[in-house]
Amino acid sequence: MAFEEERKIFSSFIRNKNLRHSEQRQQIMDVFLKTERHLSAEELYDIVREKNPSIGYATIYRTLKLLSEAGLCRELQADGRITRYEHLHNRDHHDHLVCTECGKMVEFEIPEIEALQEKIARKNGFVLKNHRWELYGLCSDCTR
Amino acid sequence: MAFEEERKIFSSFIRNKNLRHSEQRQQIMDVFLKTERHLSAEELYDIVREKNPSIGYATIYRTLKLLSEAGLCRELQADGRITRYEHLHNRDHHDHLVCTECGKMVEFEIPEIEALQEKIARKNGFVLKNHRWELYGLCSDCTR
DNA sequence: ATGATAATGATAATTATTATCATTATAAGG
DNA sequence: CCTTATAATGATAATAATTATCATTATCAT
Repeated sequence: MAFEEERKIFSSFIRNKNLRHSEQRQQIMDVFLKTERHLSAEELYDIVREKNPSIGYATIYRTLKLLSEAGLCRELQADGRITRYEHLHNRDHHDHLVCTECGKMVEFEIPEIEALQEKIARKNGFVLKNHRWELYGLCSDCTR
Repeated sequence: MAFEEERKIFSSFIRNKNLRHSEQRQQIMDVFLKTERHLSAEELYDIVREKNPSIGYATIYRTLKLLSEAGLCRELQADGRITRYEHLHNRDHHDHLVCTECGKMVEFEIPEIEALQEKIARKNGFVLKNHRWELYGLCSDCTR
């Protein structure tokens, strides 16, 4: 099944918080890790229920929250209302370029930006925890 | 009452779209422009209703949408669920540093970032239209 | 002044997410 | 292996922000 490392991280996270293991969480986590694109809670729910039709929405949301806390996933507020989730472990930090017409999403990395952000935060007396940098525009398909 | 320039921009925007002037929209716009902080739709609704208690929520949302289209206001998705709006006209472009504990928000400007963003977009075949750059952390009051 | 239609306000509908709670499952200790 | 405390689940109600609907009113070009 792979994802051994992620499983270990999640297991020790669960143990540290005095929580318990569950089959449903494992299934949700497996689907989440296996799927490379950014998923909404609803999409994840649909895919997971193909394997296990008895899983409910609440468990999807609860598990996504735990995965986020464990550092295995990141919430994205791409368009507006709906939250999407992406893998975080074993990935260099990256940001997003989104087409406002077709929704196409490109990831990019600018390593220097990290230091700049730290500097801005520090100058204002903040301890940086997180950030969001999203560029919106029209992709090549949508400009012609 | 000032804000002559903004009024002019909005008037010609309305005219160009073959829409009509309305007293309510003018009141909402005046309050919006007069208030310096980032407002949510609810906050704007409350303030506007002190002057005109008959204005409804729908008109607030409709007017904010028009102001955005006219380039006079920008939508911010600061925390998560709730949208806030800020002035856009006659302001240098700026981004936000937000305290995840108390909600305090600091604006900052990094002029060089604009060119970098353009470059990233162009390299990926995108025409840049907009962006969002938000840093999250703990402010000095919330770290001690 | 009039007529076409844009704008309004009250409220229902929608959408994403969270809370509630009775039932079930987990795992530590005897 | 059995018991037991309690975490986890799933169904569903609740919430919260925003949008749609629609009858009534207001605007403005003629």
